[in-house]
Amino acid sequence: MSEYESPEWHPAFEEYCETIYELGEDDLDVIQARIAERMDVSRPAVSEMMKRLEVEGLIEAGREIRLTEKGMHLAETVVRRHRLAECFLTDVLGLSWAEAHQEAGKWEHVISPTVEKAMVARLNDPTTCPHGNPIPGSGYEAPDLIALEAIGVGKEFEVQRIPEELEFAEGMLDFLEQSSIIPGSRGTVTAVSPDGTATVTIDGNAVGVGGFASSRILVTAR
Amino acid sequence: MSEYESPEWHPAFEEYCETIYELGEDDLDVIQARIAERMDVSRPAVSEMMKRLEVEGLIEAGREIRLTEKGMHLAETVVRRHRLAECFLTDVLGLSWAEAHQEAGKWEHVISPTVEKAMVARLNDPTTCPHGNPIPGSGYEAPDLIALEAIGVGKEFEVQRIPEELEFAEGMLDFLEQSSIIPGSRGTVTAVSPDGTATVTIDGNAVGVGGFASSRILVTAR
DNA sequence: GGATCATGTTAGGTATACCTAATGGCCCTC
DNA sequence: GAGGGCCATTAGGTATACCTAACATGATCC
Repeated sequence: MSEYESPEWHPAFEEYCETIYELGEDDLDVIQARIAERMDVSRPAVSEMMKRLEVEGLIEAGREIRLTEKGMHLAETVVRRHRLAECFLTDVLGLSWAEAHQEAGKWEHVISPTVEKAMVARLNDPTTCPHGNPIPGSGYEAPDLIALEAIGVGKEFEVQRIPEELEFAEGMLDFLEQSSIIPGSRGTVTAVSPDGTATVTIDGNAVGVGGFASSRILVTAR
Repeated sequence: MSEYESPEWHPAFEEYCETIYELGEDDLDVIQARIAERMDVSRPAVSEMMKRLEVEGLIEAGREIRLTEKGMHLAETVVRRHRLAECFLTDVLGLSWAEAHQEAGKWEHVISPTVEKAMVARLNDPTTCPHGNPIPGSGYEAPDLIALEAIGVGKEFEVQRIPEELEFAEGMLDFLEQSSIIPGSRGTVTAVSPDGTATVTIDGNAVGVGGFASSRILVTAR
């Protein structure tokens, strides 16, 4: 999958394209202000960088920012390597979810095409990362998913996907992993409060999931 | 082995301390000119960086450059991670020697203490990299080694170590790997010319090894 | 319609890590 | 002891990727 490497884009370009891609995945406005927030840099820094990305032909920048084909290719490569690295770090090296996410943020920039191929082979061509997010290029077609918040009291569900947005909330991944709210786990919604907080029973334990998370965690009904 | 990470030294500081460490290993003068050559940067760049490394307390710079305790700790950490990565990339992911060396040059800067521990466990606490260079902190004590060049015609030998210096010669690693001149291989010296070129028979094939390499490849007599 | 808010841009500045060209110091040899 | 070789440093400059402060613009609200 993709011998992309020749132009050897700066890590910064890779980070920006990755962020643009993931904001789109999370159904947020892809505008400079959102990029600045998620990357934790100033808005002028983003403004300047958008100009450079446009000159390089990686984006088309109006108010909404769109990746060109070239930019999409770069973004998919980086995201794929990030998610492959997460699989690798958890499955082969036994890291926790949260650690894997953090380390993968560095690994994504140093994985060569050869190493990528070797990882794919070693992991048996995985289709999603440990949090359930699709690995670009793996040909994965996501089933119809709904938010945990919307599943309805008394219903059974199976966790499918923890979107990237939640991985930026401090401590969230650790909390979810420890509460067994991980792809493949099954549970029942026992209550939903007006603010969206869902109480779920999973693995025999009752856990409250705040509105921010419960509106974003994606599940299938059973 | 070492929780070192807190100050999170810049990659550049890591590279310089690594180079200083390896020049010492290779028994070369540790002076700015040698650093500039090995890192392929200008001498003014090195001069400037030496000042900064000294301010940070990583080196003591006279004409000969010496790593402080702090600098040595950083250098050993980076070199250890580099050589562990080489083991990991060849053993677990099946890369060639030359590829592993190149990739490890990037990996050494992104390996966290947790990942380092996991790799050590996975690889069963290796003591040398695939080229036979000791992994700092592994407690490895090298046996008495002599240069291939000095072993004498007609003598049998076992390859022990391909020093770091040879890894910087374009194509050298590929040549040595393809000629089976790798740690553990045994052969016989069939000729040594005045310029140091050694002809060795190894794995049934006769190969000429130029003086630059034969004076640096380290072996044990059998 | 004026205030406020969110957003983007300008202007000016910083740190890192390089570069070339020129200069200065030291040692060795002829 | 003059000239070469190495070696290190100084001076001046560049690209990258940030920053803060201030300003401009458009939408929304009362």
